[in-house]
Amino acid sequence: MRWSQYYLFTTREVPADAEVVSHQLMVRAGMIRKVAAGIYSYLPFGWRSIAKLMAIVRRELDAKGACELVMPAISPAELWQESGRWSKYGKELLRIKDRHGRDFVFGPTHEEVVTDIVRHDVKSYRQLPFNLYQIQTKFRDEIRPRFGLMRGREFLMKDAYSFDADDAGLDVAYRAMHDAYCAIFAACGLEYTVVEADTGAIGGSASHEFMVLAETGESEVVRCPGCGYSANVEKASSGALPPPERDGEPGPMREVATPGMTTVDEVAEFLGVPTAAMVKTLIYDNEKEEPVAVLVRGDRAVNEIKLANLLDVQYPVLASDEKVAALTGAPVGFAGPVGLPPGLRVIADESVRDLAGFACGANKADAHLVDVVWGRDVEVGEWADLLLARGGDPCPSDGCGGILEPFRGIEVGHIFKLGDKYSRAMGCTFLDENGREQPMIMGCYGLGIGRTVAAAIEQNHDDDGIIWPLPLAPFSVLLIALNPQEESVRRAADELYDALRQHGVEVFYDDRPERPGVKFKDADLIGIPLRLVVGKKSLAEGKVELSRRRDRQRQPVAVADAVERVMALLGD
RNA sequence: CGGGGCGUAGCUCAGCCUGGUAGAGCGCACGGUUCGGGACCGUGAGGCCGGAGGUUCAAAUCCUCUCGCCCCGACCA
Repeated sequence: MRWSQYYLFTTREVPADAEVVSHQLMVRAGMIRKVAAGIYSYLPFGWRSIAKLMAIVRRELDAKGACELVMPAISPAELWQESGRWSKYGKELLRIKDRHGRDFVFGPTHEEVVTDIVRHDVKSYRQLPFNLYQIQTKFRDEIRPRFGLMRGREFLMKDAYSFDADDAGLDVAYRAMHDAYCAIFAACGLEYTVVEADTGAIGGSASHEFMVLAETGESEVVRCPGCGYSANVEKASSGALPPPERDGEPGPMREVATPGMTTVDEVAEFLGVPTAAMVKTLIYDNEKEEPVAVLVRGDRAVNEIKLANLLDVQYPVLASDEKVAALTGAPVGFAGPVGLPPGLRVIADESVRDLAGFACGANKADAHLVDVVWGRDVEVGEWADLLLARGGDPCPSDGCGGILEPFRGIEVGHIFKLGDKYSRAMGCTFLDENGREQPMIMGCYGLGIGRTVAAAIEQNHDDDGIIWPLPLAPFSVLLIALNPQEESVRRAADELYDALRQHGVEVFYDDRPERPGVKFKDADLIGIPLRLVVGKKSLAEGKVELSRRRDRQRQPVAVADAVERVMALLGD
């Protein structure tokens, strides 16, 4: 491809709305253009990279026997009502009406549609198993789209769905997709890790995320260097937290005046105890209006996703000031486990179990209790893991003894064991060998296409621009005619261009009448792995210059040997 | 959803406080000199100052309302 004929326009200015480096570089390198918040056009240069990734994805999924299809982006509300997600998915689900006023959704994922297809076709265990996948534009109406392709509202996703007769079959399918993902991310030259994850709105039993390690990642992950346990903090557990040391045995429970002190920090400082020796009592409400009191150690936070899963609700939220006052009899800031109304469900996180003689609110304005002891002063009927894990916590694995380390990652893939959640709700069943009707056992497997390309840039760039890993590079070789107005340069470059193409090399030919400085800067910015420069001076000695974007090692090469040398480097 | 910021030339921004002829750099066009790391000189094109109301003799500038974009928060008892 000749640059002079190609649609690629780079820019020197950093776009004002681009926060992270991958977004900045994708805009500057003419790969994407924003159309609206979280909605982008893929320009030709960017699309080539996307296409490269899609080809890798297809290759690896096909190798596992998965079958590609394409489902509509728009699907009718009925399917979503059938699965229950019409009411459960929330505001991220973009709902639209057609001219007749009928409800549709712009699909954020396709469990309903694929299940609908399969239930029409498949009736017998003899037809199972199989795996259907597509690469398609999705829409999720994110609260806050950001970081370019990293968190768009409209985005390209590969989604696959496996159908099996039983759990054992699902395990095999799940493993196959896990392995395919590893192959895909490895082929992209990405440094990634697999972590345990929450299943979120998709639902199901088990789930893993594929994380590309990056400072700018939006996901927080903890990992144990000892046993390798790793999990998204949305899901992660911690081992038992060591309780803070205290002097002597707690005395009898007593009330202390704490005028105007509504935060743990204020009270802890006033009492002269560590925040870890306090119990925080949070009143959570939810869409069912069934408030609960959650007890967590004073220095820690509640994992609201764990809470939502435990309560089987969608939106746990801190209760309004009025509700807190009505339930605890005190203004916000003075709630505690002692003396809560009997009708209020109280759930204690494991982090407070080992506290002896802790401090907490007195359910009374301007007062806290100290030296509270479980069993003696107050009983808790319900214990659960509701802790938001963080780096420095003990590893939850039995007998491991390691300390969790925190890191950040970009979630590029997410695989789920769905089980029969959708097949049961939607009547996607088959007859087993005994003639009994059974719901199919499903898995689903998502992979963010644009996000993976963005992640690759996030991991592969320098101050001057992108450094494409070869498998994702829009082109393999950038051929630069440094002084195309020189007849000899132009002719030599043209010949190299033809020769490289004849050898099947994807070559991008900078034949523009630009100054050398501009061409070099652009070359660095767009980051094509191999650079072949034809310049007047070296050509006079029968040489061209070959270099790699990554290490910038330049080497003069005889014109006659250039193609061969390029082929050799591409083969590495 | 809450808080904050920003909408002025294709891009990055100044001008607004203190109302009075619309600006810079980059980019673009033309001419000349340059030509291996984003050249230089000259000439030029390009803007309903996001939109709608209002105040005023006069509004990019002050007021109100809207729309768009961006950032932060939604970790709290």
